[in-house]
Order: sequence, then structure tokens, then C-alpha cells
Amino acid sequence: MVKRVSLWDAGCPVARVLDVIGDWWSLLIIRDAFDGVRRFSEFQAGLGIAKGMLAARLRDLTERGILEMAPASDGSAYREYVLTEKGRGLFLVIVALRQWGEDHLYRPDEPKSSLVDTETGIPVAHLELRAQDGRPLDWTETQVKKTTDQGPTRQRKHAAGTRTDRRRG
Amino acid sequence: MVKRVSLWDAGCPVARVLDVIGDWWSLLIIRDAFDGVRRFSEFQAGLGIAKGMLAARLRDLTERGILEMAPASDGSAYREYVLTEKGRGLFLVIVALRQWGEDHLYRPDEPKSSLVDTETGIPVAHLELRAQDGRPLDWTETQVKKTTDQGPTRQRKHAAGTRTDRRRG
DNA sequence: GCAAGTGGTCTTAACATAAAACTAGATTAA
DNA sequence: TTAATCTAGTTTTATGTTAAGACCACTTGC
Repeated sequence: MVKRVSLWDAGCPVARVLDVIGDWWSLLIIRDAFDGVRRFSEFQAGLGIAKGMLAARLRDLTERGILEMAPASDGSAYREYVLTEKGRGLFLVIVALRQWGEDHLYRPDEPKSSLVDTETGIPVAHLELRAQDGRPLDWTETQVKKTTDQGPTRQRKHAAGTRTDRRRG
Repeated sequence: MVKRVSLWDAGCPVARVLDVIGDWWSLLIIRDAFDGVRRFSEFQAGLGIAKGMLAARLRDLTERGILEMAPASDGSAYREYVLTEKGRGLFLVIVALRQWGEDHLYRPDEPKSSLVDTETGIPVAHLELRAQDGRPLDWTETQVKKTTDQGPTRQRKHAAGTRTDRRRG
């Protein structure tokens, strides 16, 4: 909604997500929230974001149920922004982004950070795509099944080949 | 790089990823590429993106090694854009976004699409965070370990509590 | 009570985007 | 082989978004 065009109604969950958190700052704010950042000034100083932008983003994320306002945990009269259950669900998105970044965006000698199991200090496992029965799946073994409210279910295989329809979900 | 500010050097993989694919269109182009879309006009018609934007995005994604140009698969003199190995690595990011969107952005009665196992037609399992030994992990059981090129490793726990430093990785 | 800190809003200039017009080479149809 | 059309862009222009900083009100600490 911060963008000119919206693909909310395209029926694709990915497009709809980008409509909500697809701008530059939202995911960084959420990332910081996962690290315990709660106060306006903390976000602002940590990200170097303009205050006007930050105010707009916090308002949007709150309206969309990803953050919620809470009284300050230190007893002062100020407010804090904390992740809702819905917002906490974005952790896997952050992890997926992080793991791809760690794997593809650093030179071998370059220092970076990793997400580790607090208990052991060992980096967490890479996310894996699996079938309901636990069988590992490759992206070529999946397809998007589009459920329309009327008419037959149309399907579309991943992995090119002969393409017959264009829009996917 | 399509944005004004860049957090490439912040040391955080998440910020670095957003620097690469953090704009509105890149992920939608990549999503379509996973569905077999290859030609300029296919992307353009499918997304409804302005041609100038599309040309710029395709150029950027190619320069960054996420897409590569290939001769047209139908034998014509035109070119096609296909995902590289690096680009295909983004599948889990798309899946993470999709699953969160499916879970949180649709009304119960609203039709949507799902990613299914082609073999069985059953939706794929939700992604899970696990330790190296396979133990399921909650986000509160993880922390970001920052490796700096000099000085001691600093750590930062997830889940608020007493925060002592601000910037995370 | 006063200075500093917190959490914003408003203004402005710089920049990105959307839409459409324009171009040039490739393909197809006559 | 010539013309019409398709493909894949580039350029232009109007408009929307962002960054940066000035400004303001309320809170807190001293």
C-alpha cells in the first residue's frame, strides 16, 4: 500500500505478502523487533531511517496486525512496539532471507553473522522443503494449485516445459 | 541499489539480501521465473509492470547473478531470462513468504493458491526451524552470532530482556 | 523549574516509478 | 521481397515516494 500498484487481488499469496511487507524498511524493522528492539528511538538510531518514514512504517505495521503498541516495559509513560503472533510468524521469512544471504552474498573471507542455536552455539540447519510425510522435496517437484471459487481447479507445474497459461498464484 | 540508502555494509545478511531483491518487483519476477516465465513480454504481460521498470529489474537481476540470459528455447533469435543456481536458491524465500501469506492474509472463505507436492497433490509441509541435529527450534531459542574480523565475538539473544547493545547482524 | 530525551509532524528537495510514445531488429504473411 | 506485425527494449514526462532536517509537544532527570 505504500506502493503505487498493488497485486493484492492477484490471488497470489506472495504478491499479497509483498503488498504488506514488500518495502525496503518493513522487514528490517521486523528483523530488529525479533532482536528485542521496541522503542521508536531504538529503531530510528539502529536503522538510520528518517523519522517520518519510521513513523509511517510503524503505523502501517501496527494497522496490519504485525506490530502492536504496548506500555513501556521500564514503567515510563512511553509506548513500545512489539511483534504480535502474526508478526512472529515472519521469523521463517527472515531466516530464509538470512540463509540465502549468508550463502550467496559474502566473499569467503568476509565476516558475517549467523543464526545459532542458543543452547549449543551451533548454526541452525538450513531450511528444507518437505512433503507432508517428511520426504524432502525439490522445487521441481512442486506446483502451485490454484483454487478458484468457481470453475475447475487449474494447475501449473514448476519447471518450464510447455507453458499453456501465464498467471500463476 | 535501486534504493537511495543501502545497508550492504551493515554486516547483516538480511539487509544485504534486501539490497539485492528488496524492491517491489524483483521477487515477483523471480516468482514468475520459478513458474517457467522466461521472455520479456511474458513478464511484462503477466505482472503488468511498466516496460522501463522491467528492463531495469531484469538488467539488475542479471548483473547480480540471479538471472542469466540464454538463447530462446524455441529457436528464434530472441533471448530469454532464466534463473541461475544462485537464483534458484531463492525458492525457500518464496515458499516462506507464500506460507505466511496463506496463513495470515486470507479470509477463511477466500480462494487462494497453495504449493503442493506434484506427486501427491498434497500441500507441502510448513517450513520448520531446526538445529543441526534435527531438533525443532523456536525463535526464542536462537541468537545471532556476529563474527567480526577483529575483537571478540559479540552475541545477542533473541527475545528482549535486558538489551545491552543495539545493532545486530 | 529547566535541560535533555522521546516520539513524533511538516516541509522541501532529490529520486524512483508508471505510463505512454518512440525505435530498431526479427518474424510472418502476401 | 516487401509490408505488417511482433519483440524487446529506450526515452520522456508527470507523479508519487523517500531522505533529511527543522520544528513541536510531552516526559523524564536533575
